[in-house]
Amino acid sequence: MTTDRALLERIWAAVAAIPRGRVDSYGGVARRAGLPRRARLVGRALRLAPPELGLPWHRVLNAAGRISFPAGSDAYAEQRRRLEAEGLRFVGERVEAGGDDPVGLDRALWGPPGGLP
DNA sequence: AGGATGACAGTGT
DNA sequence: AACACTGCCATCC
Repeated sequence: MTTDRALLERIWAAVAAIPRGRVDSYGGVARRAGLPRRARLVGRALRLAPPELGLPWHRVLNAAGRISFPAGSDAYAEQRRRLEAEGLRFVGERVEAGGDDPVGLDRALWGPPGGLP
């Protein structure tokens, strides 16, 4: 079964909802899209996302709060550049979103699981 | 056909 | 903190 378009669109919407200057994890996006445990699908969705959508794809990091491209790759550099342009700072390879919580968002913004607008 | 892979995560040790 | 193992599932080889 080729990936259901509706699922991709829900993921794209969840990504589009990440506010400027904030970040979220693949797992977090998946949960907010109503697809717990489908982090991998988020990666696929981003890979398949049409550029015309203008998604803030750079705001999606892995669970460790780090960019999921090989450090040194063009993609890595581009993502990091965009994040820094939004005021985010890096500590080594890890982005720091102010406070302890590297990947701040999640609950603070969307509340407990199941809460899709 | 079947194993490996991948823009990942969660739990256990 | 680091590694191992499992869940996930369309694609790739």
